[in-house]
Amino acid sequence: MSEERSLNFLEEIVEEDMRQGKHAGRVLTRFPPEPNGYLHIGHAKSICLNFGLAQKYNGQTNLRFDDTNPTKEETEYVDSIKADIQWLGFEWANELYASDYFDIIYAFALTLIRKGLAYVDDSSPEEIAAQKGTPTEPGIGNQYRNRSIEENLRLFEQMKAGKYPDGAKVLRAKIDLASPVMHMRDPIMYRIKHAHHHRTGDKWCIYPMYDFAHGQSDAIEEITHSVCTLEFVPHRPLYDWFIEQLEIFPSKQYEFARLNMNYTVMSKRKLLQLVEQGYVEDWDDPRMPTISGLRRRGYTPNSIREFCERIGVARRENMIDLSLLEFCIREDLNKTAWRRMAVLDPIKMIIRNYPEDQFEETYSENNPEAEGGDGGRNIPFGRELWIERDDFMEDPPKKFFRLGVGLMVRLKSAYIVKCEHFEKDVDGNVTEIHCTYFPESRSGNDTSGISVKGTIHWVSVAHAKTAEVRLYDRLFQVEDPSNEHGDFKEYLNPNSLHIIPKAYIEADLDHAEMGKGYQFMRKGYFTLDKHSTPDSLVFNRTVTLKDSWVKK
RNA sequence: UGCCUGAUAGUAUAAUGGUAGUACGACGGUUUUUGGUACCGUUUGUCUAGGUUCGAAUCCUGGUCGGGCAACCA
Repeated sequence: MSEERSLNFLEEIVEEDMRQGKHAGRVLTRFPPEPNGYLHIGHAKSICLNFGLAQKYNGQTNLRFDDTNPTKEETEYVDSIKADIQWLGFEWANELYASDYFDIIYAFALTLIRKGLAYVDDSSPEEIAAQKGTPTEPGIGNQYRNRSIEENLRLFEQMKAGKYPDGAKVLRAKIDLASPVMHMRDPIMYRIKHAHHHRTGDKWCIYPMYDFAHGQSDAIEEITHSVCTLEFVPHRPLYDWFIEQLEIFPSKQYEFARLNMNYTVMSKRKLLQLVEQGYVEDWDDPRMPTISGLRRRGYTPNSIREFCERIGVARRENMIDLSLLEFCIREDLNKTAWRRMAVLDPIKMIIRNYPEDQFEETYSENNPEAEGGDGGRNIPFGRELWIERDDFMEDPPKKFFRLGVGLMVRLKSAYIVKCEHFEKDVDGNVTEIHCTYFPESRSGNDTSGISVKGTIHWVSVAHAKTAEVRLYDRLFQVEDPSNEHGDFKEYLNPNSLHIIPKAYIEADLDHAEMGKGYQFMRKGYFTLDKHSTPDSLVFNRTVTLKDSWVKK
């Protein structure tokens, strides 16, 4: 039953390692976010990859916060990251922090200094940049490069002791200023930052750089496969160099292409701008590609995991169609979401031959896709109904299977009606549609012999509840906003949010549960917004239904 | 013009020297009390030029095009 699926390149690496008996077949990965923002769908790819890879080979995954830059990191982000990973359905083996290793990493630095492989440099950032050269010209050394081991030891200890202000000195690896690889030109290992750290408080005033923290943390945890995105490829020689010189656990770094998706942006920097400058409500605005935004929008963990599975893993740059994400959530919700009726843009229908004060109940199953319909509910029906404005046309075209004078449709789970007449106001807007119904066409025991092409949804005027409904569209008008001229924010879609203050919904939706998806028949999938209250319901549209009817 | 990377339908992703396949999209059809779902079908592809080979998407050489690298960010 298990279809033979081909391995992605990382699975092949792991299997090859196992074949060779590396690490005795042990697999330990890690997911290493910096707690400086909220996780987005691109992180979901990395999470599914790291946790999935370990799971597949009976290994484990550590959650490690890469918190080496105290000025950008906050506990709020730590909490949201943990919540998002758990929501996605993954469990980490250990919750760890790079900052937990500051003492060890400091000792590592001393080791390198003693080996003559690191030195304290008093140059300014500008001087260091200038001395680094360019990709085509080699860099040059300075007088600090030849300091004695003793002097370096003393100065570095004084850096740690807080003797110098920010920027006065750095600790650099002594490698090769002429290396064709820019990252090997004596990279900075430690900088001075008199800043409060979200975990270590004021204990430290020097902090290791990424390159002297990440691989070291991997080694300390004995990570077997350190998987990251392609932009870290140039760092790999350095990653290996530090590990080799330090003679610590030989973790290996592997890189894959990060997720890009059209009609959105995926960098924390840009997402932060949208939040801070008020273009969206917050990190969890349902238009955001963040995990929390998708969750609020109504995406399920299952759909996101499925999406990550389908996009695959490779080293080639990619741009994934938003339509694939939408396919995944529709596929999931179609199987599970209860169907309900809701009229978003109402117009009144009057059934002339249905008695004025008469009502009846009609039964409808919750989900035709599920076994036994997943139960059902009764829906009140009467003479006056709300129907969707665009289910009626004054001059219907040839294949319009809805209402127009003389046309017939079935009211879902109820009767077939025929449109006899309509009324307009002075501005020419249609205000009422008058129909007659066929009593013998009742859903379930239709003996009318009439067959109609269209079925429309409706809500009884006398019983309808109301709700605010928020419709979302793509955040940007162009496929790749970051690649356009000028500021990416110029390409925001002005119609990404459309609020319907008062939609008429089936009374049963009173019992809608937070976190559950509902299909508003023929309209899409919806879910309760976090700001919804029993007295004033608010629904977010997760995604529309696929619509293959093209208007001419 | 230094170093590192990559190139297979519109978008992704397989084929590991032996029939270029799958998914999403698009288009068309069947079924349907959701113009949904399901099912069926159609469409379009190995960047280029040479070479090795009985045989190349795959190996070799040269080109072309794309991405990345010069933060006291990660």
